Amino acid sequence: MPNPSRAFQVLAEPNRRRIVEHLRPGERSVGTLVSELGISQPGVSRHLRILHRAGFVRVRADGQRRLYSLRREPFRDLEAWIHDYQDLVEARLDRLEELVTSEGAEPPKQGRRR
Amino acid sequence: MPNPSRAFQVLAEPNRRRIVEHLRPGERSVGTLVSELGISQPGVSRHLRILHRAGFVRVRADGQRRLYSLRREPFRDLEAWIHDYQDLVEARLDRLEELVTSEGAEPPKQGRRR
DNA sequence: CGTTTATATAAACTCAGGCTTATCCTTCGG
DNA sequence: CCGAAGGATAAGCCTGAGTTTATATAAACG
Repeated sequence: MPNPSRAFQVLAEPNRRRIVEHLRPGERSVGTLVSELGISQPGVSRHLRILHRAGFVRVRADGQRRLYSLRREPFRDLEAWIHDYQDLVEARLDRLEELVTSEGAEPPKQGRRR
Repeated sequence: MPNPSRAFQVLAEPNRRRIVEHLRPGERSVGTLVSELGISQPGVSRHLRILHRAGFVRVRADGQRRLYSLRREPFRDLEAWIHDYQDLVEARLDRLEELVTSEGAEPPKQGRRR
């Protein structure tokens, strides 16, 4: 329940995050998103369905078109989950590692201790 | 760079989130995680590498074992990204849709406009 | 009604990424 | 030194999920 599994999976898809970002200003029709994002229409529809099932968007019918807009709830849940990781006891640890962490290259290989 | 793409992708993996949750209390060796989570040792190592590359964890050598612990930065970034979605102009919209949204069934189908 | 527009759905293909198995490297214990 | 423990890495397999292409549904329009 407080499990954001679905949410992370849904937002892991780049095009879905793009859709979400394009919905932030307000509701959009499928066709609008298609031309704005350059994704195929079936692609947009499928992504919207996934977003809808996960509760990220609502739909509203307007004639033959469907207007999608964002919901807030899943974002709240996500933020709640993440918030629990803000109080980690790191500190100077980060400082130290920033001096050593060179990403991918560990030349010195300094093993010490014990 | 304030782009949480990588972060979402990394946390989309269920076992990686489990690892993260098991690291929350404090640092753990690879072997500890293996027995706690029931994931194969190569699996844990690979997930940890991915988490490391994405900045979620740091490593510390202790003899022949490696102690992993959480970093806070990526969580901060994530929270920042999500936070921008908290001010959506929804309101009674949610109320309404909760009455209608029956998942898959759209009975009324009221078309209007243009 | 017939056609066009807007969207959804289905089927087939493709590929990234996770899992398994096997092997290597390093460190510790005698 | 030698063997074993702790991890990392590589190779190959396999499934999930996204894309494409084609078609179905539904509403607007004449």
